[in-house]
Amino acid sequence: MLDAAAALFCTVGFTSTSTRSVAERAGVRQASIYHHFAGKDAILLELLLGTVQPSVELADALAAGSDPAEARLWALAHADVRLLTDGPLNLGVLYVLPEVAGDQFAEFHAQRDRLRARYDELAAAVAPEGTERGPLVLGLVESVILRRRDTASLDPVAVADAVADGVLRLLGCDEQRIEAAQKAAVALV
Amino acid sequence: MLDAAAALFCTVGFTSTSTRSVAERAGVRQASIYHHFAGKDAILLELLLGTVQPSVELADALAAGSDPAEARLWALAHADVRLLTDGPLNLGVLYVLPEVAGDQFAEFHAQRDRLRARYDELAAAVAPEGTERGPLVLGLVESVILRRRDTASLDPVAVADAVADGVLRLLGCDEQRIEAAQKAAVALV
DNA sequence: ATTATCTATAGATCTATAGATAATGC
DNA sequence: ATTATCTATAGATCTATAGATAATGC
Repeated sequence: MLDAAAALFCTVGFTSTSTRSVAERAGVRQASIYHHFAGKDAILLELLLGTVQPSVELADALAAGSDPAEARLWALAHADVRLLTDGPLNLGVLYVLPEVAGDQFAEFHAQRDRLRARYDELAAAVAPEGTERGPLVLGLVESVILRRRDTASLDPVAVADAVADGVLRLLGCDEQRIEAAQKAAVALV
Repeated sequence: MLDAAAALFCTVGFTSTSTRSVAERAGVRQASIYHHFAGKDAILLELLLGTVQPSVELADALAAGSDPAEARLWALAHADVRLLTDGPLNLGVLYVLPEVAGDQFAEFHAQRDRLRARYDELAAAVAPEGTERGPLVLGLVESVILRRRDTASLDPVAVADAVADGVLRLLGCDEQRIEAAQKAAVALV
C-alpha cells in the first residue's frame, strides 16, 4: 500500500490520488486501506517521515563530527542528492506537494527544520564571514527534485558529484579546496 | 477570477481548489466561472502562461544581445528571481504543481523549455569547457520558489543579488569577475 | 482470539451544463 | 443583441464507516 501510494502521490499528487486508486494498485479493495491507516493523511505522513529520516540521521552524525566542515558538507550534499536521485521513484516531490503545508504534517516539518539547521551550520562554517548562504546551499541540493521530474534519466553519482562540488563553489571555495574536500569526504564515509 | 484562482492554486493547490471556492473568493457564483473559462484547466493554463511569459521575453532579448555572457546571465537570473520573489503571491509554485505535468499544459511546457535553453546557452558560454552546468544554474534560480514557501518574508533585491552572484560562482567565476559582471548587468538594463 | 480482508453504503463533495434573468452597448 | 450573471441540477466522484467473512496465530 505504501509503495502504491508513493508512486501515485509522486506522479499525480495527493488530492488527485483517490484511496480507491491506491487500493487498486496495491491489489486490495478500497476499504482495506483503513485497516492499516487512519486515513489518507496518515499514509502521506509515513512516506514523508521515511523519506526525510535518512537525511536527518546522516546530517546529525556529520554535525557531531570533527572533520573539516567542507568535507562534511560535501558528504552531506552528496548523500542527499543520491537519496533524491536514486530509486525508481522521485520521492522528493512529496516535499513539494502543496497539501504538505498543513499541520497534520508538523512532525515532518520539524525534521526538515532540523535538516535545514544542519545545512546552515555547515554552510556558515565554510562560507566567508557575514554571508548567509545556507538557504542557497539547501536550495541547490533540493533543486534535483524538480530537475529529476523534467529529465528522463539522471546518473545519480554524476549529479551528486556536480551538486556537492557546486555547493562548495557557492560558498567561495576554489577548485583546489573543493578537490581536497571531496577526497576527505570520500574517506569520511 | 484569475486573482482568486491564483491565490488558491498557490496555497492549497489545483485539485484541492474547487471552482466554488474560486467563485466565492471572486464574489460571483460557481457557474459564472464557465462563462469566462472553458474549465478549471483553462484558468491554470492562463496563469501559467502569464507567469512564464515575462521571463521568456527577457531571456530572448538577452540571448540576442552581444554583451559579455556573464553579464547577460547575471541580469537574467536577477530578473527571474525578482519576478519569483516580488508581488503578494508566490506564483512560482504554480510550476511545481503535479497537475501541471499533464499535456493540457503543453503550451506552457514549450515556453519553459525555451527558457531552459536560454539558461543552458548562457551557462555554456560562461562555464569552463566540457562542464554541463546549465541545469544547476536554473535549479539555483528556481530554488527561490520553495525557499519563499518556507520563509515568511524575503527581501527580493537581496535574494536576487545573492542568487545571481551564486549562479556565476557555480560557473567558476572568481569574485572579481562576478563584480564586473554585476556592474555590466546593471548598465545593461 | 486476532488480524486482515471484503461488500455495501452514507454523506458530502465537485465539475460542468441547461436554461432563466438581468445588465450593457449599439 | 450581446454579454454576464444567476438558480438548479445531473452525474460522477470521493472518504470513511458498519458489519460480515475469511485467514492466521496461540
